[in-house]
Amino acid sequence: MRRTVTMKDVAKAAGVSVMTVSRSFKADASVNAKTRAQIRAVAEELGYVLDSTAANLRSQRSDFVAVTIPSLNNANFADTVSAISEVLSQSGMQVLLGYTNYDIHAEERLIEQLLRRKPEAIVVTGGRHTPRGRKLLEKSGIPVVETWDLPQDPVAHVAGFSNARAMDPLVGHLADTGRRRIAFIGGDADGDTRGVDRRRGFVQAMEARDLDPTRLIPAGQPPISMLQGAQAMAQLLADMPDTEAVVCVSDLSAFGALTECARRGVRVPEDIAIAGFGAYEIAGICVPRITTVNPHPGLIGKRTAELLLMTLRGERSSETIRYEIRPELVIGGSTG
Amino acid sequence: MRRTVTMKDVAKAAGVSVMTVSRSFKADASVNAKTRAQIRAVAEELGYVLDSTAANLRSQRSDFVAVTIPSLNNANFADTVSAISEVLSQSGMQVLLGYTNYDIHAEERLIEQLLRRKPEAIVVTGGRHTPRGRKLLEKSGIPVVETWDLPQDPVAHVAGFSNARAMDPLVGHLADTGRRRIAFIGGDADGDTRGVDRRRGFVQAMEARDLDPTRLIPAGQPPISMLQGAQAMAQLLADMPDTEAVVCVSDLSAFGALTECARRGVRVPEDIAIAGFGAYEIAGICVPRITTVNPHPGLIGKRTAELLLMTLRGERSSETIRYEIRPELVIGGSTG
DNA sequence: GATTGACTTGGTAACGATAACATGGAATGA
DNA sequence: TCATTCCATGTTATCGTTACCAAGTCAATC
Repeated sequence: MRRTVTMKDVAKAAGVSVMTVSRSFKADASVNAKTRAQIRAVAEELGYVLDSTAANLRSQRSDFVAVTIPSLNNANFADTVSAISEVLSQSGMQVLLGYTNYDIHAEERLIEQLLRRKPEAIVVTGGRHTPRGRKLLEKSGIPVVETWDLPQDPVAHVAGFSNARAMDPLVGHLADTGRRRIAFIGGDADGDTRGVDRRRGFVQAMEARDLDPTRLIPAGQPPISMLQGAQAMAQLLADMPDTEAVVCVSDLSAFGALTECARRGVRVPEDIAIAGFGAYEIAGICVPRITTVNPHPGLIGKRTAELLLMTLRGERSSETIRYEIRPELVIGGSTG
Repeated sequence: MRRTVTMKDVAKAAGVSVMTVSRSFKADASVNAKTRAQIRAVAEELGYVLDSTAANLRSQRSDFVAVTIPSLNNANFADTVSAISEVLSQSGMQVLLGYTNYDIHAEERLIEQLLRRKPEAIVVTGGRHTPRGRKLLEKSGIPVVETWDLPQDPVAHVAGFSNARAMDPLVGHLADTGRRRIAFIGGDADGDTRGVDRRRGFVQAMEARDLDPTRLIPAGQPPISMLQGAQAMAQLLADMPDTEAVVCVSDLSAFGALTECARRGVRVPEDIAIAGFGAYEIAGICVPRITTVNPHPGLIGKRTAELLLMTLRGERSSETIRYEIRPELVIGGSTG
């Protein structure tokens, strides 16, 4: 096996010192333009690739931010990550992504693995962690941002929204359109803390209107799927056939519920209204469109990145900042 | 700002040498069990986290594999990545993920960034790269696997399937059920090379059956969306209303097309049959279920990981291995 | 013609860990 | 009892890069 090409090899080939090679790879370093071009050409020719492990070790900087999300395959988390990436890239910073499969123990391991790589900062989705996971974040010595949630006792900065309070306008809308027997599907899985919060918010919103908050149908473990929604809807129609509306923990389960209704000839919204959460693409295109709540995932990412840049520049690093994003009710034909 | 805790600090606090601390973090190293436990406790207390940049630099090993995918938010790529992660984790190896947004120039930059971190191997989705991207892969000196495709001229190992040939059974099925005027939606975007291949395969499959292969509707840039499918279907119904069946580049566009039909009162499959690609969850749950092709993304990931482990162990490193996965036709009500 | 300053380049040490080798002492066997 | 082995631990050098400091070149200025 051929040894990997190092700066030394490039320096020798170009007839300069390694230091000059190093400088020719840094945009703001002082090198003669011609020398730089020539060194770059030699490096390209040799197939040289900078070793960032060595660079990071020496400079004690890494130019990347670690981000954890529960699941790869989720349009909303993906939007948040994309927004973070986009804003950070303007400062030459990258994102190192890891996913937890909705498991805080996996999150703990992931946090440790990410911290080993010495990121400049770390972003975690959600505000619930293992004690050790939390301690790792606190002792990390780098800026921490929690997103997609508004934890009671945040580790540090926060850019998120209240999953519980987001339910109130939705229940309000259903109540205002005359529904009284309203059920909730999902939010029973330990790992899906945001789903649990939504169900709690649903119960509170129902109680606040003197409505019965006990029509709760479990939907199983995350990731939330359409199939879960269909099965839960089947159970709901069997157990509580007089239900007038159902709020689902996610648009995906809401769509599953909608298909179950279609298969059984149950009309939506005439026989039963269906609402979801997340403003996923499917909610806006299926027939009828599903009433949902848009948590503005891109905005969460943007605010998160702004917090990161602010703290990384050393501004206001002492105080803990909390950005609250306000979710938006989007009314579709499914509750019409 | 507090200086980060290093092994030296742990060693001093535990009253041992740094080497012993180092060993107490390696599972297979020879350290007294009691000493190890005590050092671990001290480290935990101090909030010490191993610096893997230093470890990787010294040991010239990194224990991770770089993987590029076109898009975060895609269930199929996510399944492939999950399968790779799962198999590799059994060997203590991790996955470092990056996404290209379906842009080979972004891919080139990503490949360079990933190689700088010195992965043990690299997996790329797709077989089309910029010349420089390809050269980076070739000169990387580490195992390379291309997935989700069967390139004419692969860089090294391959675990994928022929997007073009996958179209033949689908067109065959439509022809066998009596459809002759068959259209194709999508596959017109440069960045979506797999979509382009599918469209090419569609044309070939049509020509092989002496059917007119010119009903091609563009759907725009990736990522492929449901909305694109709906818009393309609207165009198709307007321009070629006598079309009997339509194959979509993805289940997502197929579902969009289905919703457009529902809105217009066009019956599926009676008035027009719809087929997709990818065996996404939605294809199996919507009404009617969409006929699709399952490329078995998990299997692609599994085979990829096996290739990686094989080459990393140094077996058969000289030859280039090509795993061909066989996509599977899944018939649903949308072509019934 | 000496002085100044801007620009460019080079030499040396160090980042934090581990590979390789060395060593001390306990355990084992004859 | 003494040689031998083995286990646990320590010492030294090094991975590839960049921070820091030093010095050389050249043109402009007085």
